[in-house]
Parts: sequence; structure tokens; C-alpha cells
Amino acid sequence: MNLKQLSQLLGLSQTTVSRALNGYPEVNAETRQRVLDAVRETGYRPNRAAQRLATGRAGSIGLVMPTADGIESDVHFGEFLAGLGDEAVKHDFHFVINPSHPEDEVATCRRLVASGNVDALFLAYMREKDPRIAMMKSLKTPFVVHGRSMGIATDYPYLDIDNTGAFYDAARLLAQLGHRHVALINGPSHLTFAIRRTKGTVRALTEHGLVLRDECNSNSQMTDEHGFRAMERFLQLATPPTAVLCSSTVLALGAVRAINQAGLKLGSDISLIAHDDVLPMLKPENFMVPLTTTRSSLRGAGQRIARRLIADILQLEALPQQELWKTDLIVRASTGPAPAGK
Amino acid sequence: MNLKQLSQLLGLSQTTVSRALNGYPEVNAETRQRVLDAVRETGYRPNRAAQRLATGRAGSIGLVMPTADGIESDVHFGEFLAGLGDEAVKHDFHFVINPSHPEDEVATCRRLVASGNVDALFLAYMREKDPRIAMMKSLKTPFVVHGRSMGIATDYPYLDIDNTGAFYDAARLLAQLGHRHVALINGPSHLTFAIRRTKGTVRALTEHGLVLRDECNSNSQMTDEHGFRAMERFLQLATPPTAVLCSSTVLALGAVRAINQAGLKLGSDISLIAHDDVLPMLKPENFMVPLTTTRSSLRGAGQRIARRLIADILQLEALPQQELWKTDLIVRASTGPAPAGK
DNA sequence: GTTAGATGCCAAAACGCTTTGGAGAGAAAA
DNA sequence: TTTTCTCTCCAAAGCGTTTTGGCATCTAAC
Repeated sequence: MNLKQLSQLLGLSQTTVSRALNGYPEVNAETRQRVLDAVRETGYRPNRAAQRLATGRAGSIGLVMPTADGIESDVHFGEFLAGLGDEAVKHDFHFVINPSHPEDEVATCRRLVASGNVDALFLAYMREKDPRIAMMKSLKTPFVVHGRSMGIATDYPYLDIDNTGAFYDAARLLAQLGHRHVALINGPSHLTFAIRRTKGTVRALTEHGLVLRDECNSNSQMTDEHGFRAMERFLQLATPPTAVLCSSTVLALGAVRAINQAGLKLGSDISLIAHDDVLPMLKPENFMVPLTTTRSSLRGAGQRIARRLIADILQLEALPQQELWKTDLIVRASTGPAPAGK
Repeated sequence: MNLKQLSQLLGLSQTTVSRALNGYPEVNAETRQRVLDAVRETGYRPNRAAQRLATGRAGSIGLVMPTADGIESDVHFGEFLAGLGDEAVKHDFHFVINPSHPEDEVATCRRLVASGNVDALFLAYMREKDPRIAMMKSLKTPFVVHGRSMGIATDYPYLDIDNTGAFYDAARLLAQLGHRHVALINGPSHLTFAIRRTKGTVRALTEHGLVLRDECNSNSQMTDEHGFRAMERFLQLATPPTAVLCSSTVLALGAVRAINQAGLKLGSDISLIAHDDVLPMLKPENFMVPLTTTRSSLRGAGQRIARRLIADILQLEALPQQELWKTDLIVRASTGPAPAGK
């Protein structure tokens, strides 16, 4: 069943049927209803390829997926992608997934846009003064950044969570609980989300007359193993921290392991707050000692970004170009007052 | 630059240029070379939407992504997808990623195919007598299964690794090393890969007069936490195992944690073999005690499946419809002889 | 020296949609 | 009554490929 057949069935022209379906004003309400009814009965679905050809829109959004060894994306990437897919499938949008080594990213993005196969790009894993942003701004292809860069004007479309605020809140809670030695197990130091989290942590500590010691600050990929090693290092210090912040529940997994191994009791001997991306496979409430977390749904971010990109391409609704999501600080059993005398 | 312009430039008809590009025989070798040269100079790239419309092929492959709570896919899914993307991008193929709750899978697959937006489907997370296979066979859309079902004829296209063989080999090695109590920390019991791994394990043990005790057999999602809990349970048994098999390095992560916590020494007090999907973030050689593994690259499987699907759609080369990849058993420090007297 | 079959090329018709540039009818304005 | 809008709708021209059906030209065979 194609448009021609449908229009013949209705005794209308293809033009009118097309306009009725695409919400153009110059079609009688009654006629539109007839068309809509016929669509429902016949199960007519417009041919996407023909639409793409006629409109010049590709109907797909591109994402370059960092893929080199030692990329910390894995766990979080899948979750984010599920969100993107959720939303995209509603509007019949495709993806072009372009794996690329991190050094090639700019070129890969440019090539992807130039290919004409995507009419929007999604950018993530932002670095300081990320060159991709200037490049994308010079093109006219819509894009949304997940996260934000630093050191350049923030006049580009982004969706970010308030990383600074999240870790400020978390560190402040720890300080208020009397902790005087706080450690941070963070993501890779070249990524801006990690930099902002450090900043938030330091700010809160400073306000309470505390410092983030160098030896209590770890940057690494967000894997269990790195979490374990960092925590292990911390615990061997002359003055070990009594509280630790983790940039992911994955890191927290390793940190908790090290804590257990040291024979310390989470929530009393040592406190821990992790950032929770709401990964279905790793729920903070399911830890043996449930984790206090700063929470923001990664999947939700994926959905939102897909929606914004599609709205942009289709000129549906005017959504805000810049969003900064607050995180929730959810207190569970892994935080408690600082042990006396420490 | 489109076909018309290019053909005018060359003083040829569109037909001839098109045929030259698509490798049809009825074009002079010299002419073809001229066309190819012109393409290189002008940077001409055929419009995919027009191609899709003209050929009726969608140029994209569909995948339904299980997305409900408690789905064990995450870590492994990202890695597999990178492989798919790697290969697809070479041929300018898109993806339609359709998240779906596991109960809806059959309907989602059917809908995806019916939408006409994909000309091949990729299936994974196989269960026993998986209904998706019969459904897909009834349609004429190409598909490849990652894994295999059980209890139904294996006359469908698949790529699987020899799970039975892998765990047979691993278990046999443990038996040969003198272990008499072997445990298994496996994936979800409804997935066929896990069932096959159990089978391989049991077979090897049986051949050495050993059994896989119920209390030494764990099925769960493949997360660190589940690995930890299972191992912890094992170690509290009256007769704890002296060796354990893990279905993923992610599970092994937790298992090793429990082993450490119990004060046991990996590789002497207790041996461990894990299946290694070659996840960049979790290398068995980077464990504190490097892990003995059965290895098979998940990304490689993704690449291969994409290649097979595309070859099928484009009728490029005749690739085998059924592949069973052997795994490598790589011995590292986590395996050793059974401790005396156990 | 004609015929048959390759060989190499082309004009034009799809493919199924959107969009342009009207056009007819009725209502409102002159 | 005529003119001018406003509503609705339509015919036809794209969009950029692939593919069909044919038409020359050249070679080999009779």
C-alpha cells in the first residue's frame, strides 16, 4: 500500500493525502479525519526511503563511538544508547554508529556529516576546549553535546548534569558528618565531567576548612579494578581518609571490595558516596551496605537528547538548547558520622 | 555532485556510470576505469536515500536491544555493538536499535521487519526453543543469530562459540590438575550459552569421575556482585570447591574479591578459570593474579555477524551460514594444582 | 557475404514520497 | 454585480538512483 493507492482509494490527490498526514493547515478537518481513518484501516506506512529522498533528510542521527583500548565507556554507553534508541524508534529514526579511535574523532565526525547519511550528530566524552564543538558549529548540522566542554564559550547545545553541584553536595554532607579526610575516586582526568566533580568536591571541602590531598585523589577509567586499587592505596596512607567519593557505582564496587578486604565497616569505619547513573545491573540499594548516591538517569539523558535532536531536525517543538540537570542526593547506609578520633 | 552531473562530465549515460560503479559486466574495462577516476577526483558519493528507494533495500540492519531491569547485557552489549558498527560503517549501513522488554521480543522483531526499515535482523540472547527463530524463518528477511537455541533444529544461520567445548576444556584442565571439587558461576539459566557451559563442565567432570554439586552451581546475571555472592556462598560450604569456573571476567571480578576476602590465595589455595570476551576494560592479564581464561572476542563476533548480514543482503560473497568458533584456553597464574588433602 | 552472437552503450521508466504553482468554489468586500 | 480573498484541493515536477528494453557496432561463423 503506497500513497498513490491510498489516495485513489479515498478519491483524493496524493498531495492532499500527504498534507493531511503531515499536518499541513490547508486541508479540511473532515478530510483529514477520513485520511487518518483510511490509514488506520489499511495500515499504510509511508516509505521512509522515499521520504528521505524527497525531503533530503536522512532520518538518522550519528554517533561516533569511542572504541580504542582502555576506553571507559562500556557499561555506561550501553545504558545511554538504550535511552537514545527508546526515543528514536518512536520517530522511526536510525542510527549511524561510527566507531573511532579518540584521536580521530574530529575527522570522523566531519566525515560522518559530509556523508550526508545523518542529519544530526550526538557528541559525548567532552574534553577541555574540545575541538569538535567549533567544528560542529562551523557546519550547519544540528548536534547536541552530552556534557559540556570547558575553557570555551558555552554557546552550543548541550545536556549536562550538574557535576560540580552533585559532588559539592556530596562532599558537603561528608564534611557535615564530621569527616576531615575525604578522598575522591574519579573518572579520567581529561574528561570534563571528572574535572567538574573534582571542582565541586574541592569547593565544599574548602568551605569547611578541608583539603583534597593529592594522594587522596585518583583519576582512572571507571572500572571495578581501578576502584579497588585506588581505595587500597588510600587505605595504606599514614592518615587514611574516613570518607570517599566515587564517580560511578562501578568504581564503588571496587572501592567497597577494598574496604571489606581491609576489614573496615562501610557506613561506620568509612563512608562512601557514589554517583549513580541508574544502571539496571548495578543498583546502589542492592549493595550489601546500600550506597548513598548522587543520582541522575543516564538512560533518561539519552532519551532527552534523542528527543531534542529529532525535534530540531523535524522542527517540531522548540526545546531548550541548554539543559543542566540537577542530581538527587540520596542517603543510604554507606554514610555515617566520622569515627571518633580520626 | 550527483550521477547526472557525473555522467555529463564523462560524456556517458547515467546507466553506464551506474553500471560501472556497481560492477556490472557490460561495461568496457577502460570506460570503467575512467568512471572510477572521475569518482575519485570529484569525490562523488551516491545518495543513499535514492539508492534505497530505487533498490528497495533499506541499507540498515535491525537489532532489538533487551532493555528491561535486570538485563545482563550491558557490558557485553557495548563491546559487541562496537564490532557491528566497525563493519557496518564500511558499507554505509545503518542500525535501527529497538529497545524492547524481553517478553515483547517476538512482536518487536516482527514489527521491525514489517516496518520495512531494515533488511536484516540480528538476534541474540537465545533461549531454549526460542520462538524468534521460527518467526524469522517464516519471513524472508535475512537474519543471523548470535548464539544458538536448543531443542529445535539448527537449520538457521548462526554464529556461536563452542561454549560446551570451552567449558569442557576448562573443567578438564582443572580435573587434570587434581581438583575434585569444582564450582561454576554461570550466566542466567534461561540462556542457552549458560546451559551449554554447564553441559561442557559436567561432561568433563563426569569423565574424571567427578560431579558438579548443586550447591556449587550458580546461575545469575553476569555482574561483579553476583560473582561475589556466589563465591562467598561456595566458600562457606562444608566442603568448599578448590576450583571455580566463571562465565565472564565480570563474574570473576566478584569471585576473586570473595576469594581475597576469605584470605585464600588465588592460583594455589583455589583455582579459577573465566571465560574472556576480550572486553577492553577488563583484561584477565591485568588482574592481580592474572586469570586463566577461555577466550573469544565478542567484538570479533560482532564484526563477523555484520559482515555476514551485509554479504547476505548485497549478495556479495557466499559466507558460511553456520559458524561455531572454537575458544582458546589460555593458562595464566590463577590455575594451579589442587591443594593437598582436599 | 550474409548471419548470429557478443559487446558496449543509451533513453526512459520506475521507486514513493514532498512540494510548487495553480485553480475552482464559495464568502466577504467593494 | 463585480472583485478579492480564503478555503480546499489538484496536476505535475522534482529528489537521485537502479533497471528495463533496445540499439548500434564489431567479431566470428556459416
